[in-house]
Amino acid sequence: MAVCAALADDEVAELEKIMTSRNLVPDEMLVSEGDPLRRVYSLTAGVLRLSIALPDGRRQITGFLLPGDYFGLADDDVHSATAEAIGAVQLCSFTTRDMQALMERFPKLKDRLHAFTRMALRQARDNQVMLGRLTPVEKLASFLLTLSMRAAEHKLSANPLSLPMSRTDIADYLGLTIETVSRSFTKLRNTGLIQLPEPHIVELVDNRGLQAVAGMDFH
Amino acid sequence: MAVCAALADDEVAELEKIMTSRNLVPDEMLVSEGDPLRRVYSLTAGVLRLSIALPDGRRQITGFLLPGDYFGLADDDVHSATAEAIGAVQLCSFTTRDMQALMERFPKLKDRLHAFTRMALRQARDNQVMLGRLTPVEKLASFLLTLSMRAAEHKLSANPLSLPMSRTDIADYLGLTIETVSRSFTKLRNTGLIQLPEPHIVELVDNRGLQAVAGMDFH
DNA sequence: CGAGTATTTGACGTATGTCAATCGGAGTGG
DNA sequence: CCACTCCGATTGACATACGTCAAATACTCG
Repeated sequence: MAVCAALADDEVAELEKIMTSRNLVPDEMLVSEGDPLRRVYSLTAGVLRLSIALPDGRRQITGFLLPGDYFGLADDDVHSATAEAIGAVQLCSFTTRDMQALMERFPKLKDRLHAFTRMALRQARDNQVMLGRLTPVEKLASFLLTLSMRAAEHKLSANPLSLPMSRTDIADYLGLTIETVSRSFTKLRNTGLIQLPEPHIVELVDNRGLQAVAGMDFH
Repeated sequence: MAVCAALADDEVAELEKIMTSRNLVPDEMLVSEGDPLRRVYSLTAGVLRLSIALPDGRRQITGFLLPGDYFGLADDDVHSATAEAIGAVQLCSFTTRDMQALMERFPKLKDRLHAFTRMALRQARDNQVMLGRLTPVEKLASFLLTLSMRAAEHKLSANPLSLPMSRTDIADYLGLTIETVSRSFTKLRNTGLIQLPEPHIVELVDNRGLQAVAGMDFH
């Protein structure tokens, strides 16, 4: 488990003592916006989506969590986002109280969580650039590249890339409609940058070309 | 200084020993994307804009920092954003090395900085909702309300609200063009929600109405 | 294999971007 | 003190990319 990488074996043992496992079925809600923050979680399998909803039903997905990712970093006493399973999810959880106590005993753990939070902050800011300044095709290219990179980091297949989330989820993540997402997929396919053997499987044919489209190359 | 609120008097004295003051003239750049991270900063006067640029010149402003805000929270060894002064700015700085040492001596300080980072993360996520799912008028209403709230928190005038940044800055923050920003200002003025005695001074006439427009009311 | 749902594609309208002109205020010099 | 210039903000006219509504297609799962 990624959070534990900074701990010695006996410390990991301590962690496991206070840990609880839990499984989620597809689309099951883990926590809802406004819920009191009682537990923090670490993903062991599956993908989680974090979202914030507007009163009229519009929704923004702020991120997808992959196995090894940690959930509960941002908030103090109330969850500011909803977390739902995409497909089957396996995770372990700790009460905030236990986690607090453990962090006092193992300062390395606290430092590591802080580092995670800062990485999440950098990701959120990159997302702001994506949402505010990229065109739909650029957004999609950027999304595919980022997801592929993260998949690799998490030891999942990076190139025939699997997209467990629906087009609606992708649209709500990129700030678009599903139609525009779909058309952007077709554009990337027609320009030979990707292949779509199935709607939820993407092959990144021309990685460099995708980076150019994503507005991330430096020429 | 906000960072020091958790420290006792003698601890503040320690902080002041390693602190350096600095002034910036309008539009002066404090750090640029990619610069090595050597110092961290705390704003004492003025406003700072944080931005990320795309290779082709497009720019996204990820946030405005007010007096009391802290800069350098997100990054490890390289700055991921550019920081520039809007108007005259006064700030104090510490080397990352000194700050590190101080955090080891005063764990409360470390906790406080961590809390700041988490707040910044929540803000960044709220911004994602704004950028991805709000219409231009909604974006502007939301921006004015948020800025007004933060101004109040930072003991600045919340209601005749001063907007030190240019329309271009606002546009790059909201993910719009300056023309659309300007038109959105006139719409809010014409519907009686705000008054604009000067382009850089806004009066929030109908706070509740603004919240409704910002998509932040819960009816 | 069939029903239901997700995705893609098409036709069309409109909100926002683009390009261009006007207005207004700040600073400068006569 | 007033005119001139310059730059930022506003307004206008127009184009187009994206959203909306609707139909067709392709998957998924019983």
